[in-house]
Order: sequence, then structure tokens, then C-alpha cells
Amino acid sequence: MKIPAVAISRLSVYARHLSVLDTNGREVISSGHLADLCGVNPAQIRKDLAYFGEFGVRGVGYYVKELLFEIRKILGADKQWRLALVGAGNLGSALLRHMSRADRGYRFIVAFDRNPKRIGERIGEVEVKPLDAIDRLIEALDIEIGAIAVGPESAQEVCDRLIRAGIRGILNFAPVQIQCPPHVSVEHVDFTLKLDRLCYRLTSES
Amino acid sequence: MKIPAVAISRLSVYARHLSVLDTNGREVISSGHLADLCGVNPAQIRKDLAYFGEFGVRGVGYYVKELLFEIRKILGADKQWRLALVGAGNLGSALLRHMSRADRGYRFIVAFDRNPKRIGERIGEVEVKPLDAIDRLIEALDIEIGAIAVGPESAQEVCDRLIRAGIRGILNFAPVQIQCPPHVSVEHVDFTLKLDRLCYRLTSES
DNA sequence: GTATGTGAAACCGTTCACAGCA
DNA sequence: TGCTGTGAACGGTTTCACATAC
Repeated sequence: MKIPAVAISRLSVYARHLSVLDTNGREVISSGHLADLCGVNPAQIRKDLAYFGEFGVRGVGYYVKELLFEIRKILGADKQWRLALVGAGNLGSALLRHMSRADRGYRFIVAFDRNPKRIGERIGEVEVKPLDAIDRLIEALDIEIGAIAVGPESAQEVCDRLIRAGIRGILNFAPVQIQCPPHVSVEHVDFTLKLDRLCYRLTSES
Repeated sequence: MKIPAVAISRLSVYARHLSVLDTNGREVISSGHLADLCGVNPAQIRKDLAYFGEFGVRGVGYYVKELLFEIRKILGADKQWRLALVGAGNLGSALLRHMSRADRGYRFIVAFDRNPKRIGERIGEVEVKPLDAIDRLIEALDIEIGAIAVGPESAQEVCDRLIRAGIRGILNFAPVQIQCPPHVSVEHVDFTLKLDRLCYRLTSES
């Protein structure tokens, strides 16, 4: 069955709120209450969950711990993912430092950069390696996801290189669309598009 | 007429490609060719443009310079927007440095931070001010958009403060939904949601 | 002939409303 | 009684197909 990508993002949001609820000692929650917290329709939550099975108890609701566990399993968040960063500039190094103190399921293992001055530098918990090391290290370090934080002009080249090295998941921060074979998944993160949207609304609504 | 937000983001993408085409000296382009470049359906481009008027010539296509100009006008990208950053940590300072060398229509004018150690520091082209200065400076500096790059626990408070100071557009990098009155527009940028999506696909497609 | 602009059709995601079960 | 799970209705976006204009 085909599951919409937005539904997956909503599951992440549900998981975040469930995690807080669990920490607060809450044991059971209804779709209605969770929907209020997440700002969505109750039926939406039930439909999203129905893609994957039946996790609730009729007349009662969902057991917080159990549902959180199940959603984590669905999302693949029940393991540690090993990431590599390409491009240790402003954005890239911010990512490294940001994630090094995150207790989540994501861990940057290594970073690559073109600039010789940065090679050998330590940022957060990782060391910066030259681009040529990609082919060797991606496999040796068992990296599963590549984050691209280089300029738009070299994003495609870096992408090709990562794929050649065996990467199947790419998080692209460069403001360009990237071409990939179908066995590779790409997610594009581009806050300038969001900024443009904001400005459009500020322009048109006044 | 109600225009879908995704349509606006597509206009941004069209504009990017048109800009490159223009630089390369291209004068005319058809929806079919532009669609190939942008990875969308040709009818999609025509429909998106039709929300705002008629910009093409039948049998010919679109004049690149003219269409680019019109889209920029629609998006409100024909002016310089004045931004303020709240939260000059890893992500925040990366944003400042990143945007200070961007020749786009966005300019960070000032940054705010809670941490006394950071007050007075200069990052990129702006100086870090204390949070209390928000109320006064947002108006004095004629800031139109606030970017929130603080932790999830203080995002809502910062948001309220910005709105009280007169901000009508917010770019939220904190991984929480934010409550706002209807006259304020918010865009949420959250790469961890994208990362979760990636992991879901890597998990389920194997 | 060629490519736009646009009603109609197809598609997809969301919400409703209620049957089913604790 | 109360809340989940789900078929059906709804609403919105994308794509098709063709009339229209250069």
C-alpha cells in the first residue's frame, strides 16, 4: 500500500508528543486528545495508524508507551543511524555540533570537505576528511545516510559520489534538485523556499 | 482566490531556473522545457502561472526575463526583506554567516540571544543583543520577519515576544509547533522530520 | 505548426459518520 | 457508554486534452 509522505511526518510528530506524555507518566491517550496536542484531526491520527495496523483499544484509547514503541518501529527510529556529512562550512559544522549533543537515533560518524584547510579539523565529535576519502570510508565506517551541505554548484557531483560509494539515503541541504537512481531516497531541506512562501503571504495579505 | 502553498514553492523553483537561463542568455522558454528542468508536469507550470495572470505567448512560450520579473513580483522577491534572528547558537550563527554572503533579497539586521556571554558578539554582519531588546529594536530597525533558532522549550515564548513587538512573519527552526494569532504567518523548518522520512523509507524498502 | 490557457477528468488526501468492540 | 477502525463523502491538487491564439 502507498503511504503518503506527510503521514510519515505526522507519525514523527505523534511520537514526539507521546514521548513527552510518557515522561509525564501518562499511560493512556485518546486520538482526540493527541489530535489536540498535535493540531490535527482525530480521524487523521486513526487513519495514519491504520496504514500499519491496529494499535488502540476501543472505548479506551492508546497505551502511550506501546504506541510510542510501535511508531518508533515503523519509522525505523528504534536503531542508531550512521550519517556522514559532506561540506563542513557554516551550515555543515552547525549540524555536526547540533547533532553531537542530540540524544536521538542519529549520529554523525565522519565529515568530508573539499577545503584543505579544514581537513583534519575536529568538529563536534567527528574529524573532517578529504572528499577523496568518501569512496573508502562510507563503506568502511558502515555509513547509511549522507547529508549534503555544499554549495549548489557541487551538490550533484557529491551526490553521485555518495551513491557510487553505496549510500541509499540522502539529506540534501543544497538549494537545487538532485538527480538520483530510483533505489536511492532523497529528502530536500530548503528553508529559502519556506522564506519565499512567508514573503509571498506578507506581500499578498496586506 | 485560494492558492496552494506548494504552488508558491514551485514558483520559487521556476524563478531559480529562469535566473540561470537568463544568465546563460536564453530569451524564450516553453512550459515543456522549463518543466523538464524543474522536474514537474508542463501543465502544472501553466496552471501555477494562471493563478496570477497570462504571462506567455501562444505558439511561442515565455520570455525568460519577463517571466522571471513577474514571478519575483508575485513572490515579493523584488524587495529587500529585513530579518531578525533569535537564538545565536550553532544553527543561528550558521544562518547569519550563510546569509551574510548571500546576494539575495534577505538580510539579517540583528540577532538576539539569552546567553550573556554572546551579547555584543559580532556574527556575520550583525551584533548580538539581549532578548529584552526585542521589543524596542524590532520596531526601531523596521524588522519584518523573525527567525526562531532557540530550543523547543523557549520557542513559544520567543514567538509571543516577537509578535508583541509587531512581527507578522515567523520562520521557526525549533522542532515544535507554535501557536500564533491569524494575522501572523509561520513557516516551520524541521530537517529532523525529513530525516525521519528518509529512515522510514530505508527501513521499509529493504 | 506550435505552445499557451483552461474546463473536465483523474487522482489523492482528509474528514465525516457510524459500525464494532471493550 | 466511549473510543477505535473504516467505508463513504468531500475537497483540493494534478494531469489530461483541446480550443485558442500567435
